[in-house]
Amino acid sequence: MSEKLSASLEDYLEAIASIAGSSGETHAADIADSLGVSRPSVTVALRALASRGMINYRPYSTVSLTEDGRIRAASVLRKHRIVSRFFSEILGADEELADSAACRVEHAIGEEITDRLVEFLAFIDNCPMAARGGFQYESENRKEFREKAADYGKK
Amino acid sequence: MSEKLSASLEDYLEAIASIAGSSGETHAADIADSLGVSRPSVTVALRALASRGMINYRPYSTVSLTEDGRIRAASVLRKHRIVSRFFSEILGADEELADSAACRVEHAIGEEITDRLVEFLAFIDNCPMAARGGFQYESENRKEFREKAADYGKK
DNA sequence: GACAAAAGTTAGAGAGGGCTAATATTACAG
DNA sequence: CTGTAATATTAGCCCTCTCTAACTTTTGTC
Repeated sequence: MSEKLSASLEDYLEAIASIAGSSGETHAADIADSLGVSRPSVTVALRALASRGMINYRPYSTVSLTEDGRIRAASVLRKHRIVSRFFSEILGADEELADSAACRVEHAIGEEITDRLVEFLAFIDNCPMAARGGFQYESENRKEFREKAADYGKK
Repeated sequence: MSEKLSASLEDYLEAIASIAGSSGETHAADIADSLGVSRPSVTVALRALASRGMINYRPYSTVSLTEDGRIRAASVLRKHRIVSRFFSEILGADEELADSAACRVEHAIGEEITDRLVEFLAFIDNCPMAARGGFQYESENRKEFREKAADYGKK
């Protein structure tokens, strides 16, 4: 269905979408800065993305997403947001940790798992016991659950 | 703290641990079969794992995990189990899908996220509304949550 | 104990992703 | 309208991971 893209290329696509924002145009240098990568690496990635129909690209020119590129970037960004949110809001992880883990997990899960996670997040917001404060903040509970957790084979 | 291993090398370690089981010894051919990879690829990987102190390895001989290797393999296997379980039991994904996604996610999350997920799983087992049947099977609820889910920006 | 079959390794190549240094292009200031 | 600074690309190298084909070592059977 949708083109196969490596995690690396998805990261580039994601960066392009984030930078482009409303203007729609991106400079290679911004992509390099945003990803902490050298400019030559960006050039190579742009060629790869262009060959897969994800971006409009011509040498020495600005970059913009194609319709396919927009769709794919939106998919990756959505996965990122959902997963990061799950890690921080539900599991109670530090935002920075949640975000960095989401950066990797976003390439590892498909649409179905993401859809289900979205539904679960909506559900949990309505679950009086499980919502924030339920799991995260009631230390009495947490101690109890930490004991139960042994079943799952900690380290 | 623990050696940096690529996702690929973690997969090899995981396979070795799974195959070795109690006997502790593994043959390269079994690793190749288990991972669906060629034998030469296994040789290369074994050298890399040996150089990182994860396995005991000498050419033309069987392979076993070192203490470090056992620890690391257990960590990866634990992440796999937890994540797969979350995907299938909580999110309600098909076991096969859950497992294949877990194969990738296991390399993308650290110990802290995993610990928190373990606790959450234990917690959810005790949450009358959220436990199985709560989220997965009550279609009335699901419809409602699916509507709420729009907030999270579906596709 | 020799000799095939099985198991493992080496050799060589290619894809993918990254880097620095050098080169080319574009853009803007004078 | 020309030249320099900023930007982008090419060239060449490295590393990881994979493969097939060819070679070596081990194993086990007669």
